[in-house]
Amino acid sequence: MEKEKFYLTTAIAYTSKTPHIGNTYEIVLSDAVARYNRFIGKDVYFLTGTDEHGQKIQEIAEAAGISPQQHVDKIAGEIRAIADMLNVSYDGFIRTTDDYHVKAVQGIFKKLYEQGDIYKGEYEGWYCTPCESFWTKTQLKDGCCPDCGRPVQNTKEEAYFFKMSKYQKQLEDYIEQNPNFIQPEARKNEMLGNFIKPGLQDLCVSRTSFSWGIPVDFDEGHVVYVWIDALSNYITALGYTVDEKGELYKKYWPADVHIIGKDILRFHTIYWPIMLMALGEPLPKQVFGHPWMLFGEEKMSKSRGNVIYAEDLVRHFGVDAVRYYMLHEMPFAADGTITYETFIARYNSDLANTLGNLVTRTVAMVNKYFDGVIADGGTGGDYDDDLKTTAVSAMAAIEEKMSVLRIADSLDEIRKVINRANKYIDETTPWLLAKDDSARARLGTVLYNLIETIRIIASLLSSYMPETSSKIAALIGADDLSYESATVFGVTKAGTRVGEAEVLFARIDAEKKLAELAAEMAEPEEPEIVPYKDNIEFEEWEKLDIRVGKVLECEPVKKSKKLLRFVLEVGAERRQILSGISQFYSPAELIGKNVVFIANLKPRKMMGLESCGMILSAESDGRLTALTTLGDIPSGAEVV
RNA sequence: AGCGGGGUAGAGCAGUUGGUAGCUCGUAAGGCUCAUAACCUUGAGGUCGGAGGUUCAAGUCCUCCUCCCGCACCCA
Repeated sequence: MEKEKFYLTTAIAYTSKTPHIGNTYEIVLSDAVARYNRFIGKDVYFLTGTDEHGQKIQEIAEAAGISPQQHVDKIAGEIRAIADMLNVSYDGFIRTTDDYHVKAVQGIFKKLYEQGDIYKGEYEGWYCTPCESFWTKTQLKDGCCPDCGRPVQNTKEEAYFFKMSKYQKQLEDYIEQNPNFIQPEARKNEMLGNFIKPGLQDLCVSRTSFSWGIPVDFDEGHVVYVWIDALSNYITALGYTVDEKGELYKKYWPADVHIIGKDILRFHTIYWPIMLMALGEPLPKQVFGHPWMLFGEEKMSKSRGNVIYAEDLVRHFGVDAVRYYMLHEMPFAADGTITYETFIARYNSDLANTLGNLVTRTVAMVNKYFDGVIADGGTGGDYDDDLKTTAVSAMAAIEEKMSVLRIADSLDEIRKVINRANKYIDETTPWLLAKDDSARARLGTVLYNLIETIRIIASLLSSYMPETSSKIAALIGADDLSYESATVFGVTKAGTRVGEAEVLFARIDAEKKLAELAAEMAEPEEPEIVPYKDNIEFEEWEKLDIRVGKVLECEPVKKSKKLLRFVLEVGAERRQILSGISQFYSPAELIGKNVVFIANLKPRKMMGLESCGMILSAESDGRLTALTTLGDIPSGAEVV
């Protein structure tokens, strides 16, 4: 019988900078799913790769004085090395700069253009200068800017557009008829409610403002929008082109699941399906938007000193400990956290104490009591049945959890078996049996049962902690870790030799290790600053009108995450300015303070309120500090 | 009233179609010694965000309030 196929993908990693552990989570999660599906007998194709085009990459490379290609070669290499280090069992690794991908994307773009799904527009930008925004004709209110009501200017810029709206109904139907298409459930509502139902806008799918991308081959100067480029990877990697669908494509498409971060769900559940509908290809069965891994309460960032890299974790704790933490500690839908403290706590309790110690103590006893030879399991006794049932039935429970991507729960099912085995040792007290010659056969069976249970554990663990799984197998002389063997008790043959008792996961002295880590992190990082801008003339500087204002009122803008609304005293004037610093200040601490602001910046509306000027802040890696004057000075004073 | 998801033991989380709460870690006491001061048992600890309501019976349904989070418009 032919094996059922299973195609899964991760998002391709953006090659702007070295990924941290949060970015790495996705590929480990996916790997567990891939390995698991292979384990249960499916024909799996697991794709990952790197996303290497875009303006940001071009800018970073330029700042570093190297070519974009040199930059992405370096980062893509790092990303692949991380995947390899973590034992990720990908079948394909695609880079969007790969030749075949570039050609295939050009073909896709051209086909969509020729069949009219993509059309060349003059970016009929109706531009509102005060608001600095483009509007489409339909968005205008009485021919004026819908935000501020001022007249708009018709600006033209050539660009290609994708007729999203054409497929809106079809997409909506698909989502509703396939309730599991978007996972977790809550995300589905977001997509439907925020984007699809209000009406899809045509998507601008080409750029002319930078060159690091896939050229539109029939129109020089245009580059394919990065998302069209990136999303296509899922099919181009399988050899899809518009002219010839490759063998892999015929076999594996549509994807069984795209595993991606929750932030890019919109691209995968709207743009991507619509692209496929336009190409006449089937849609993926499921898109799973996983949560984020945070450091404590915060997002990881270099300047906060809370970035954790996979490499460091692996160096200190080992690959499988890292995999275990990621797979077990991340909730299904909500963001999870990692800190060194929680990592070590988990490591000690689950891996060192429970799993590692079980294996060690069992093997030690086989060595001690039977010179390393496993006896036969024929002398039954109390507690045997419960142990066997627990071990043999775990697989079914895991299958249930894994079928809905509940990885953490699956690991808990394995833990149940491990706990049961530890308890069995206590119940059967092998050390007492060892003192009683007449109990020798029973002792042999007790140890046999333990070895069998451990063999099943090793089998069950193979999807999640492959290295540990094979280590255990080698230790107990097991050569069959198959799916089938995981549900059968009595596979090990009497007479099999075990190895020397070995510590799988050495217990970690938390205090000592944390001190070690702290010392390591204290090493100064070379400060990186944003590159300087080009010089300007004195007259240009003179155009700016920068003033001091005193904060009279300050309050959060309702519903806004970032904005604070200020009323400044500027001489006799009262001026309202919005500033996006609410994450860094509570309003009370700013009232009465002097701030520095640009007075002659054109007013602009945000969140329904008008902002007349701009309060100056200094920024470092996303953190803002408002500027003020060292000494007190009357408001309205000019900054010169 | 933009859409949606949540507030359950010190911490992190489960709780199906309503019948007075579970898991993991931590913690206390006891047991054991094969083992990595590991393992096993037992216990303490919750008025299930607040207030009403439906019901013989409500974390579990309804209403209102409150707080948190995600998504969308928003860091000039």
